[in-house]
Amino acid sequence: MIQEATTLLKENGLKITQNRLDVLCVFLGSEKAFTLLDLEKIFSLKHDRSSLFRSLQTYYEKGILEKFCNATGTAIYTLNRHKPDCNGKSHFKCKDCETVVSLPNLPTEYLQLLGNNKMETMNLLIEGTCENCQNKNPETL
Amino acid sequence: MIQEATTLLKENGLKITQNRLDVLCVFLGSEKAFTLLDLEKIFSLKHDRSSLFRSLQTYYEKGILEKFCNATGTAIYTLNRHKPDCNGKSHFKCKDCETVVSLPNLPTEYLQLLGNNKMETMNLLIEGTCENCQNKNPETL
DNA sequence: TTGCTTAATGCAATTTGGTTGCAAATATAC
DNA sequence: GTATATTTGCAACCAAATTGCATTAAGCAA
Ligand SMILES: [Mn+2]
Ligand SMILES: [Mn+2]
Ligand SMILES: [Zn+2]
Ligand SMILES: [Zn+2]
Repeated sequence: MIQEATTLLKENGLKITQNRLDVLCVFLGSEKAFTLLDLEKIFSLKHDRSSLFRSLQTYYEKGILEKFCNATGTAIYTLNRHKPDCNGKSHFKCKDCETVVSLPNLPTEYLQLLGNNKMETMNLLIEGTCENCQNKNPETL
Repeated sequence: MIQEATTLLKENGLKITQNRLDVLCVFLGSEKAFTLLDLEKIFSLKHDRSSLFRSLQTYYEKGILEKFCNATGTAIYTLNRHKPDCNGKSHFKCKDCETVVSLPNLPTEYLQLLGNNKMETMNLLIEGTCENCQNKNPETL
């Protein structure tokens, strides 16, 4: 996985640093979403918050990570798994296990409801409980 | 319009105060979205930020206003124009004039893509340029 | 391999948006 | 009008994001 991270960094013309490798491996090894605070906890001793922040920022700018806001307005990041033809960012995020799945484009019939309003960005976040977590917590909670 | 505001307050069992009337009238008189900061600017001398905040909060709890986050994670509010049967919050917001229009439910065929993942909340924000603003700024920008 | 140059990092400080405790002011019911 | 409960202003606080700057480290060239 560190190999994969190294390659990605090279492909994007980024210097290979411990911070960047560490951060990227978190994402490469998981389907989950992470906030800056999550990373701070993971790397509390090893890396400073500002450096983690700057790595997230860099990855976002390079399109390696996606960034969006949860219901409370906190930025959350996930590996960008969207197809290049994607017309925006659509995700389902499990409130329990934090797993994020990318969803396909909104149907064009729906977008036609915009009429002559021109779409530039679009962001859809559906939150709920994933199949796994529903089975884990049968009736409880 | 102050009449309309007064009625809304009464209907919701809220005391009629200058702050609440002022805030509500901002929304009743506009199709736009406003942040707390927007209101602070409008009422800089007349009302305190914390009171504006609490009014927004109250209106949101009563379902009079909608609250969602823009791309940068800042909370924005608009008059709630969604139908009661709405399965989530979908909006188009013009980046230029800030006008917000509510969009209908996502089509059920699309939601079926979630499979057994259970939706609890959903939030769609499409940003772009409204028809009006496109015509105002023909080729410029 | 060794320096040189530039970019990345750590640390501390700052900004921004959101939120709260509390005393004073105000709205409503009596 | 007065009593009571609510709302407000102010100041303080909090969380997340962001920045300036001196130090350190990565990559390249000698
Ligand atoms: Mn998290
Ligand atoms: Mn605004
Ligand atoms: Zn889950
Ligand atoms: Zn517009």
